[in-house]
Amino acid sequence: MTSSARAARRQPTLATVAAVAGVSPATVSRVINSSPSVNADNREAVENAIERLGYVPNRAARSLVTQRTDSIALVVREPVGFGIVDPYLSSMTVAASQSLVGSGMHLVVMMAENGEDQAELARYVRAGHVDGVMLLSVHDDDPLPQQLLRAKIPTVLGARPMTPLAGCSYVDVDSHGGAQMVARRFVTAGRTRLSTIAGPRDMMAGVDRLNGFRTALSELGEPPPVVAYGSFTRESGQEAMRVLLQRDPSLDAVFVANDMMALGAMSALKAAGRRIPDDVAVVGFDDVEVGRHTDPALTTIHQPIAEQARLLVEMMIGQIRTGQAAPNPAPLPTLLVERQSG
Amino acid sequence: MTSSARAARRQPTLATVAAVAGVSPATVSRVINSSPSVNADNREAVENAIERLGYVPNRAARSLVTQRTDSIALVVREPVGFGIVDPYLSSMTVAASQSLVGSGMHLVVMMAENGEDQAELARYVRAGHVDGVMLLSVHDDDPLPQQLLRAKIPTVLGARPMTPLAGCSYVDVDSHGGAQMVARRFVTAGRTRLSTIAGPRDMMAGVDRLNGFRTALSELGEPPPVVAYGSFTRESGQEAMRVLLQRDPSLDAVFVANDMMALGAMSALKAAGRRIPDDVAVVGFDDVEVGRHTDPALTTIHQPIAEQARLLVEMMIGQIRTGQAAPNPAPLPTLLVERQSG
DNA sequence: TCGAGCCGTGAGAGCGCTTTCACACTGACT
DNA sequence: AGTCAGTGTGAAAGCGCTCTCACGGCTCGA
Repeated sequence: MTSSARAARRQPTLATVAAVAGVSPATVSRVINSSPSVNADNREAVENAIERLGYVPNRAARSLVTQRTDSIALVVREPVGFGIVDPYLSSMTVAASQSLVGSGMHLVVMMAENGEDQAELARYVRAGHVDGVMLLSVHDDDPLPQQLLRAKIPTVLGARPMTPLAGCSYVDVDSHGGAQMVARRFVTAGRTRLSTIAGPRDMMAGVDRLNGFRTALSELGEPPPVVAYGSFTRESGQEAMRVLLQRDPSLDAVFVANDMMALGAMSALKAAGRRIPDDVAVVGFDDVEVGRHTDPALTTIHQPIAEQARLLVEMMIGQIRTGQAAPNPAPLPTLLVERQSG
Repeated sequence: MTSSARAARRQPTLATVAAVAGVSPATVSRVINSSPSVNADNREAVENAIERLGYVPNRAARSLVTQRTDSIALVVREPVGFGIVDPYLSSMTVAASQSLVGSGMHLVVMMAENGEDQAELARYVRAGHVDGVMLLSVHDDDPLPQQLLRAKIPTVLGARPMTPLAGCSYVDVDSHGGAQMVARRFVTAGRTRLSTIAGPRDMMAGVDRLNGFRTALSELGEPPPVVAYGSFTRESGQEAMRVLLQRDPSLDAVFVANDMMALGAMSALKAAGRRIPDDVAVVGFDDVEVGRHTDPALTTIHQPIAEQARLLVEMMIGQIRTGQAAPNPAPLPTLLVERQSG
């Protein structure tokens, strides 16, 4: 910015307000921070002056002394370009942003793909730009949570971490319950050759859903499912489905660990000439909008995203205010959404 | 935050580095800002000290004096909950965030629904939290661009504004060309009863696509289409399609101003017993991911989102640096993506 | 009547950084 | 030798805010 542009843009300061209102800067500050100990007359004078001047407190100056920024980071730890485009993650982003409305806090959205991005991110956070970090989509080998914790930066996770982290809260979803509903549905429908496309082995959302499915099947006295792994992208689901079909051409049901992979699986099934759900039943996980428009519409496990985001934000703010990690809430319940695919 | 937690988290300051390196704070500052006039020995000493201490400059302090924050806001001016969930907007968000990588700038994502949110936003921006604002999805009655301009805050728009705004750059897309391709396709395919679901009358993306379609048809010597309006949501598309069918039960083609509305239109058509594309051809606009998975797959006009975002960011940064509004680039070309719906 | 206590207020220090200014100190030219 | 740029450096002044501290004025109980 040129200096002239900067000068032209300069805002009235607290001192200006003080002068106009005929009080000291300290009093203006008290009014701004709604301290109770201000005479009513002065308070009104200050409020009028603020109104007249269109005064807005400079956040940098305030942050400098309070050590707070009133903004929190939402970090999506996924390949850039996958990140927010994944409907589940983008929904979480919106929901988090909504939950923040009215709290006076703001949301800085960051995508960290590789080590470089993460280093950049760590620098950003440590530079005091945010009061806390909400981490979505954490992998097991991810050094970021550890780093943040070591730096004593309030951190909450969008899912249960695979390796327990002391002092790091998280919001968990009842994957086991969801997987169990799917298993029961398949068995009840008379499906016998079950298979599953699992998520990455280094993410709890992947592991939990697979384990839940396996456990549920064994509890029902069913043989274990054929398993292939994907990375939560549509393409990986498509590829995994091809692998499954090759391994067991007679499979008649597949539980897919998220909806995007389910889309890929469906197109692979169609390409292989299988009818859905007649030949093969498909059930996803997440319940993203797209699933309603596919052919056939996707049966899936619903996650309470809004609630998840609300809790995440609540825990984050609590942790910032108290300096203590909030206790982890009970896993949020999941729901089977019955549509046409399985 | 408790004071103990704050103290525990306190980072080394520039003064600490200076002491360790045995130079003055001014020199450390020069090294950080890579000023050329620092002796090589001192520079190395400072760099070592920074490394050893894990020093990170405090941004608030820096902002306070430089009047810059190195972060920019991306404002989505839509009902919260529609916002980023609309795949086009979420893609733009990702793309913008990607374009920003390596520039040293950061992205603050904000959703402004109502006047209150906007006031909040204006306050945020004026409080000096961001160096500039990128506005997506601007309506004509929107006071925000004017306000930002008046406050001399660098602003760029994600689309051409309906009312020209001096000093406000924007990235435009060749809607007319896109609409023309659709018109030609319908006519070539022998469709005769054309209709269109337009976007809001107060958004350029709505008006442009409608005008483009109308103009193209009249240039081809065709009668004008039946028109219904929607608000770019799936539901509004569904409703608009019902209206169109009522107004002209014999229509055999519909151009829908965005893909989400096209999804709604398709479900309304199916509900009315129409086959797509046999009875009615459907063509959308945007080319969002979902369109590939619908039944039938959606024929649509592709927008170069990544390029749009790249330009937007480039113009934004240019404007911040120079203090001058960048010249508007030529409208970006659109592309017809032929799939099954029309 | 007087000191104790309270309340509202202002002075002023300081948050961590950038940047101007003045001061050596060099080497090159009169 | 004596001036003159040029170069690297440090002292110090803020940026706009918060917050501690001290102080004047008040009420109230003794």
